[in-house]
Amino acid sequence: MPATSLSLTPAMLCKCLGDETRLRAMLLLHRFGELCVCDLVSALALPQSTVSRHLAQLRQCSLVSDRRAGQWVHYRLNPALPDWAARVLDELCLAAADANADLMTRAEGCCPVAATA
Amino acid sequence: MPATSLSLTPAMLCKCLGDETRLRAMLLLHRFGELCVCDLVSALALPQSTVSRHLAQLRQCSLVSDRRAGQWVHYRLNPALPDWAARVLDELCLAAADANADLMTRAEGCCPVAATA
DNA sequence: CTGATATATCCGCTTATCCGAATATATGGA
DNA sequence: TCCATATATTCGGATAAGCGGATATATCAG
Repeated sequence: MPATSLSLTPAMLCKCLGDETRLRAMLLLHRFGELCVCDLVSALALPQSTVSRHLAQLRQCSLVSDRRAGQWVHYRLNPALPDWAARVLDELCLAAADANADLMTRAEGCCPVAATA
Repeated sequence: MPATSLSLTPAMLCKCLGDETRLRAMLLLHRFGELCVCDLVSALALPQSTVSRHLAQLRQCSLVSDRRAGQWVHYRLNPALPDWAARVLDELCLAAADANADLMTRAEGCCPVAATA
């Protein structure tokens, strides 16, 4: 069984999104649907260990889900997110879109596109 | 002129709400509309200086507005909040309501109710 | 002016958090 | 098996953030 029980609270969500890197990662996943770690590394322009660490936190809060495809691990917003959380993310991502337009231009393309599970 | 220009970004909002005390304060204000500092102090069960410091941060992000009435300063959610931010707060407060039911029972009543400005 | 109450700010301290190089683990191919 | 690539985790150090007592400011009453 997974260690992450699906009990996401508003406080947990806010704390996770309180870090700008994690917020940006969520933005990217919201925009592109699914990205592998190397995509996120290049889009965020941060060391791999930093990105991976933040992804681990997002995983721990069950904000994202991961799927391994060969060497690559693809992340996406957790499809089992509570409705309220999904709505909050929608609002935030929409509002943040223009302020992060540059971020969106440098994602996707590092690894072979895999069919959705 | 006020030091706080009304340019609230999703990152700023998330960072503010990332602290649990500030999130709770916002919960209380969302629920009760307007509260003075002493109400918040008693509801949050924290030292006055702590509460005041957090309120200052919320003010700086223009998440709340304050109104002095004699000795008391009444805080409320900033009515000029961008729509997206108001919607995010609505979602969060609704979702957090039951988990913070106890919090809601110990607010209001410390200072004379003043007519809305 | 003096004292009481309410709130804001200051300050040193403690703790949480983030960082990124180094290292460990997992996978695929030769 | 050995190597290359992708990702995760560890670890020590730097920084930010929160804490709350003490103090400053503001308002009101006498």
